Amino acid sequence: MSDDLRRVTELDRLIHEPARLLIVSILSTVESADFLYLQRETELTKGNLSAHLRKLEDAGYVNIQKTFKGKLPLTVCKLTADGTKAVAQYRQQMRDFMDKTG
Amino acid sequence: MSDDLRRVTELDRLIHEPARLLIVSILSTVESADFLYLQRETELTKGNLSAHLRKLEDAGYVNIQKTFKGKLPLTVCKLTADGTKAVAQYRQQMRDFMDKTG
DNA sequence: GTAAACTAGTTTGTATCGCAAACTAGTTTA
DNA sequence: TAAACTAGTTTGCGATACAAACTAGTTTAC
Repeated sequence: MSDDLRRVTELDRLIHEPARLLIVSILSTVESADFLYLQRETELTKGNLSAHLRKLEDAGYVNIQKTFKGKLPLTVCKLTADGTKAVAQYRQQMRDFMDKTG
Repeated sequence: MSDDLRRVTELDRLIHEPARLLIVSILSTVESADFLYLQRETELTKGNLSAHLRKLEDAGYVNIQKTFKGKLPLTVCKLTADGTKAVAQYRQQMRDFMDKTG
């Protein structure tokens, strides 16, 4: 009966987490974003943001380049093709669920 | 800039959890549901379902009545008014987020 | 010239969570 | 009377999210 609804449990947990859903959503609107930009936009603490970015990187959803801006370190993040795909799929599944539950 | 998007982090975590989102979604389509019915529909293990129901009950989202069907115990669950409201709000916030992120 | 404050993060500690396996307690069937 | 079933709860464990503390270097103020 609830075969369709049950699919909600198959949502990609990596993206489902609100903080990360926010991060990848921001990343899908820009070419790339540095750490502090993301921190300002998300209002996450540095530790929290750093941990979430690492998870997204480990999953292959986000590419992280550490460079320098003058003499200060600069961390540039951008969504990978896999990441973009994962976000699209998440959105599709969530929309499907919402539609089915009225 | 992302003031709107950032709201995604304010989603009710109790409902955001996929297993519980499924449970409350099923409960919103029926007057009430017993434990085994929910277990069949969700395909959650008993332990898992029991734990989630307790959380929903603790939050005041679900009312749980323990009675008997003949001589066998019977646990009947139904969404409270608060629960119904929380689900509606969650859906609204999630829809808003989806709309804003294209 | 050195102390304070800032940039740009990472590591660590902790409390909570989700999950399945094991367990409880009684009932029905073979 | 033993096996299997109903109806759950408790326990144990690994993973998670989060903030505080820490690292390492840079710029500013006095």
